[in-house]
Amino acid sequence: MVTETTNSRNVGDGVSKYSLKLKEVEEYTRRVWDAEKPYFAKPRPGQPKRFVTMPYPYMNASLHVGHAFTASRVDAYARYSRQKGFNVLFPFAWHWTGEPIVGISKRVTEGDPSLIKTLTELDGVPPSELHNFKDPYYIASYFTSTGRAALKRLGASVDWSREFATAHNPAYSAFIEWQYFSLREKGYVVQGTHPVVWCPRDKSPTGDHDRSQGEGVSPDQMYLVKFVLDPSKEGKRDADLSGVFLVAATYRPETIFGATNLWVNADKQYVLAEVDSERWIVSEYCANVLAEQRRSVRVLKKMPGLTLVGLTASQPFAKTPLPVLPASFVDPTFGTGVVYSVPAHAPYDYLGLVELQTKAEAELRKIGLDPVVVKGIKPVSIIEVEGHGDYPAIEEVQRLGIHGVSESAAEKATSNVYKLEYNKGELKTNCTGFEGMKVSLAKQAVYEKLREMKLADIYLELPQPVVCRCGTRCVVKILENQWFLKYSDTNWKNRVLRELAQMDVYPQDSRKMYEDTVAWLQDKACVRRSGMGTPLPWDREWIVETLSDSTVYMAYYTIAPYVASGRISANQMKKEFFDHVFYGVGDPSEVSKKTGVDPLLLEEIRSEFLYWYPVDLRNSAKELIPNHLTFFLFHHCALFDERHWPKAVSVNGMVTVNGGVMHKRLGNFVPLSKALEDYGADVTRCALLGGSENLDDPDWNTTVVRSVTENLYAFVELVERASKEGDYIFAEQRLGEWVYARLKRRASEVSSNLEVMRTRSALNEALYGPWDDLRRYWKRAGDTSRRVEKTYLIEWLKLIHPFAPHIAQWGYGVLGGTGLIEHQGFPDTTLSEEEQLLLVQEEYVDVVAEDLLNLIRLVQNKGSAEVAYSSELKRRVAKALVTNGSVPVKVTPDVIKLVSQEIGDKAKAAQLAQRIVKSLSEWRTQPPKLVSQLIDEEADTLIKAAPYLEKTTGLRISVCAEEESADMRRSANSAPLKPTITIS
RNA sequence: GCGGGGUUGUCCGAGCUUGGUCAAAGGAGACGGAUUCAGGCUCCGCCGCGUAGAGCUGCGUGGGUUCAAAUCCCACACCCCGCACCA
Repeated sequence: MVTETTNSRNVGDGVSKYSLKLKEVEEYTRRVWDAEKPYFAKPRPGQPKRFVTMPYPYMNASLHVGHAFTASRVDAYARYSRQKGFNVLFPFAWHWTGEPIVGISKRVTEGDPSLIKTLTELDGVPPSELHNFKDPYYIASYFTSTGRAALKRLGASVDWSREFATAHNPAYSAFIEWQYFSLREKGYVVQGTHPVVWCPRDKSPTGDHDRSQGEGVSPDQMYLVKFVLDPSKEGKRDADLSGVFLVAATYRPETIFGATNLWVNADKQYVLAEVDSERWIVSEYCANVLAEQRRSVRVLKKMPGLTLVGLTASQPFAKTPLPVLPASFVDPTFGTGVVYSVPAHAPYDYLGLVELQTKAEAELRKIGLDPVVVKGIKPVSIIEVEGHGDYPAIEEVQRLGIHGVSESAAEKATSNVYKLEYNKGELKTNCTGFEGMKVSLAKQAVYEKLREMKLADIYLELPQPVVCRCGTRCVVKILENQWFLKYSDTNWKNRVLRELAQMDVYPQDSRKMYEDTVAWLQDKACVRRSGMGTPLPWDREWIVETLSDSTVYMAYYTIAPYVASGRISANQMKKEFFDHVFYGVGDPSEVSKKTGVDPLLLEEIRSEFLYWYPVDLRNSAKELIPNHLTFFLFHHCALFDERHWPKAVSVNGMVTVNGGVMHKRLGNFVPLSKALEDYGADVTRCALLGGSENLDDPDWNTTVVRSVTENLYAFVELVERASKEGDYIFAEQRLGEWVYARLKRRASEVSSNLEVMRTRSALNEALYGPWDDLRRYWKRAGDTSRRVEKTYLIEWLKLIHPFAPHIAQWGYGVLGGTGLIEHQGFPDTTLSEEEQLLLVQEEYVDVVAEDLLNLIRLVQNKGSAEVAYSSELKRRVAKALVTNGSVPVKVTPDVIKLVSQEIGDKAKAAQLAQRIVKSLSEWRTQPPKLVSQLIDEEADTLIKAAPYLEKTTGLRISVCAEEESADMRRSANSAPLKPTITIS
């Protein structure tokens, strides 16, 4: 309730004043609904049905205006469909599966201040409730109950008897178990091994949203190249290095031919380790990562980087000795911490080499290097690039003016050279076995050759550092034995494409997005280790992940009321039960024996499913196309008969607030409950629906909300006056008929727009359109009372009902209607011939009025105007032209022939034809018959409209035929439906 | 990198798939006027140019096809959005 204080504080604020009235209206209607309970949907055999859904929202927060937008669209469609005579089911449920709810409970337990602030300030959680939020179940229940309340208040016509949550719900779990057993049986759930970004501390994959750094980074494939160390130099290092590999990581194995030396970071820690029964030297960090990538790793000995400097390893092909040198740019946490140096083609290597070579000899000796060897190293050119010299790396370093490895431009130079050589380079003759090969191809070829020699391998690395929210640096892990949905399956994909082809997809533009998603989709992990949800029935360590337990649950809506009422229980919901309900498998009495469900009840549930399924429309935000909505299609065609595949999907943009993406962190989060409290349900609905209807994002802002408030209020006022001031009829009969005809046409527009989920167009037509018609009526009929017939208002209320149901129901009641307005059907949309003519005639009057106004602006002396319609002869010609089949748009020889036949004067025919056709062509979209009638009644229409034209223009209007005109020279120019105007 | 979408009058936004009904819907807003004690609402007018009209110029830029293009074709520029084990 709005209190007295709120009221007085806001005096002067127009919105608030109107909002009060609108809230009274809202409460009126809520009382009606509470009494009538109109939205419980029961199967009614014989009556056509529509089953409409939106994805259940995730319950880690309050519902916001974005949810309200989607819900309003579905609700508008649902309400409209009921008016059209469909038996509509609009169910709702709550998504509890997954990690975030648990995450919140953890953070509350830890006392995270920013989270607590968000909960209390943005989600509106009373501080007294907070201590309960240590329990994830409580959190989910809390937001579910506030969400339900908000949605009810929004006026969503939901059948709440089917409500459920996806966790802590044995019956739903039974359904998910059935789903996954079935998918597995069909071969769509498989076990697999895939690389993931992994947090070693959390021991779980780290998705984008779980990262404090490195969003969007995914594993990249690198190549390991193993260099055999020369054991003769082991001496002072107290380790047996025979057969030991120094393992370098690279993106460019083909450059091995240009290697002049190896780099290690002398200041970092390396290890000698047994890796898959070989002995490798890599950085200590890398050894840990290797263990995550399906290798057995046993560290034998730590080896400081410095101890590696001065060793020699041999080039794998030529076996030439390559010295191991120190380089500060080598990162031990990237790759193996060992790289091989190709100064001719890698800017870092060149810069590092120059840096080392310019050091004092004594310094080199101090770290165990022979100055002669170091200074003797020369870049080896192995790649030919047209238009470039032998050393692209050196060229690029000089071009960018780089002097040292620590300069950031070195990064840029590296990528430039890489792109250049990859796209345009060829290997030179010194690359034995690969001469003349394109770099782009050589990369793989060289790797394979090395692999054959057992000197190369694959390594997965993150191109940029990724840090988990918990603060831990992430690595690439190859996760084994995880369960996947086999979305890569070609047959499955083809089935989905077929499904898609026979579905309606709104808006049209989005169809391609689904097709692309289907094509692009790979196997998807469908289980997680933690979070709320249903354990994978055959491997209970895993929980069915949230995007994977939400794909066919719409079918569960047909069972849910039986669970809710206690007529069936979770332990009865065995495979046989679902197979029977969804597929009709098994004899009821036998299924009954196995499940304990009464055979009659079993048949009732089966027929309930058959009645409601398939889903007729699923609407959501566009961001769900690449995931949920496409999964929804995949699972349906995996699990259900073709006749149960969805009929239509539609998407909308995401609501922005004051132009920005709604985000709690940005503080522009608008909870639905707050919007409802501030502005009321119908305003919230209409403001959102009026915002957008295609893939664009509607914006929620005060300007829009205010204007919608004013508009709705004006409408309410109109209704209220009509209810108080007694009966009124449109006195001007002809125009009264016109107003009704216009309404029919608008209803037809509303209808065709809603059918394809163009909710904004529909709303605009329903809400604003009739105002224009009425204004015109009042003006045209000279009616200053600005009143409306009740019957008309009731038709208008029916039109508005899908969008502003509270006002519609209230208005209906106030005007003396009984029961629910939605039972009164949708306004008639069929126009009689008379009505069509009426509409066209008024359009004609408008054109004349426009011409008059146009002229007035150009003329000074204005007192009166003469409107001269064309002669009998011209009209005859024009009618001959239109009755000829269609309204002419172009002067053709046929037209001229016809005209000259009519007037019997060939010379004049062409000119006349031109003028007449031009005039007629303006009416080309109208049926010829109608145009012909319009011509017949042109004079009459003008005469009747004269008073209106006078009022509009402020001129005295006289209407006459062209031959009676005071200015015959001008009136000779007249054409049918194009009178001449003379102002004097 | 891969893929998708977009660029319209002061702003938002329809229309472009099936070229002519498009100076271009609808909404918002500015301005002038009416009403009002006053503000808001409401109402009338008006918002590219054009002093007798049925025209001109215009829908990111440049070119093309056509009797005719916001709408079709080509090139260019700029902007936005997805890319997974997560809701």
